[in-house]
Amino acid sequence: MHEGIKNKELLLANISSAFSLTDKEIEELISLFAERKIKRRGFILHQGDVCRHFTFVISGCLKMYAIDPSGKEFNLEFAAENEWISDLNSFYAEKPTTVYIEAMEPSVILQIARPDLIHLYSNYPKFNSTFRIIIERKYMELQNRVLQNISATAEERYSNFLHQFPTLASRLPNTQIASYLGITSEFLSKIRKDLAHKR
Amino acid sequence: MHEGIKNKELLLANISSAFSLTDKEIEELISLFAERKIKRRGFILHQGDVCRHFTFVISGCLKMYAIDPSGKEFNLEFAAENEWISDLNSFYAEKPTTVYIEAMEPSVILQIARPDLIHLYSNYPKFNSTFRIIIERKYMELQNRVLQNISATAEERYSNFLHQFPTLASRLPNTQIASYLGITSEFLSKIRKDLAHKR
DNA sequence: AAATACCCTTAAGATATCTTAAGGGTTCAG
DNA sequence: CTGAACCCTTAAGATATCTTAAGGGTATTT
Repeated sequence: MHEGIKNKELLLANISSAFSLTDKEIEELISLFAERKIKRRGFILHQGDVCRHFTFVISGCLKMYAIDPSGKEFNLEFAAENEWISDLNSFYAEKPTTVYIEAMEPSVILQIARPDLIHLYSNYPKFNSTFRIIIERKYMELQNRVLQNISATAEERYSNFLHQFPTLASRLPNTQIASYLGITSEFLSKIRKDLAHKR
Repeated sequence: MHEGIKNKELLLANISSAFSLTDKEIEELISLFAERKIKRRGFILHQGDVCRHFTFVISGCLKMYAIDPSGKEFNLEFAAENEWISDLNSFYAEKPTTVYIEAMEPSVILQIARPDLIHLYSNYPKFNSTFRIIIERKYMELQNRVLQNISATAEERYSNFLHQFPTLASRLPNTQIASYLGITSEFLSKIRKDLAHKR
């Protein structure tokens, strides 16, 4: 399909930003990713399931979140176009996940299943580095977020979010951003008013 | 040296918990790690330096922290015996770090330099998975910590810390634990009193 | 096009957490 | 051995953040 090929080029561009790949590697990589369209509010991972895929977002936006005993949702991660998302713990250990991954917009994704990724790792060693680097980037992002959480006020965290994810900031409902920042949406509303007055 | 060999066995045990290694891999791995003793308050990484080593802790305990403009320290990570520590961002990008890594106790560590690790990656592909898994574990730990930070009260976070790191909890000054949890040491003191009364 | 669910804002009162200050205990360095 | 530095605790007042409640706007579904 014409569109399907274009989508896989996005994947290639993402992966080969750090590594150049041979034709054979490209062919194999592309053949192992399957495209899926997800409706708004559709789930690609549900608490209790085993996370069986590593997911790359072509378009749209997904969120990964946990639900506490009282039913509140806490957003752990957003993934929009050109980003990766997966519950690594469940994926590698093949054990039931404690989180949800849900589409916030109609989305198109590319997924690779665990056995196929392992096949890539063993037959094309370069992909070990590729995926190691993807995870390292996400690790640094998380570490930075932890630092924010323990050192910055809610207003500072929100300002940083606006700078770091300007596109997300204008696409997502503030309720979702509040959940990501660890504050209530009412308090975010107050922060936004305060910031507006500072101009 | 007798003790040096024993220390490298700890490293081997840590790495081969997920993978079995050949004699050749073991020999090469061991030859590339160098042992260092660090005094209490000694630094192995200072803001502005490039992080040139991946570090495994044999004994003692290190902390990684950032300092904000007002001079306050925020603990990002502790690493005691049998744990890994490094500023991945500085290490892989070879750019100056924004953090410090300092020994809180007299410590013995094993370090591998970046070129040697890259040599391992290219000549013994298995080590790609090995180190990918080390990072994945740390990633999940961070993700769990973010969830705590955005969803739990300070008292809950402290209780969790006690359960998750019982050894650290009794070894570290509470000021250091407070900084890790993102609260003041005075407030931690109050939390400890409240918890004691709940018994 | 109506009905429903979702979203944003405001504000008042409640709670969690910080700041400052002070005192006493313990460890470390000279 | 001794002063200095660090650590822990307590408490009072200040500030940040949450909870609840309510109203009006916007998007989604029927």
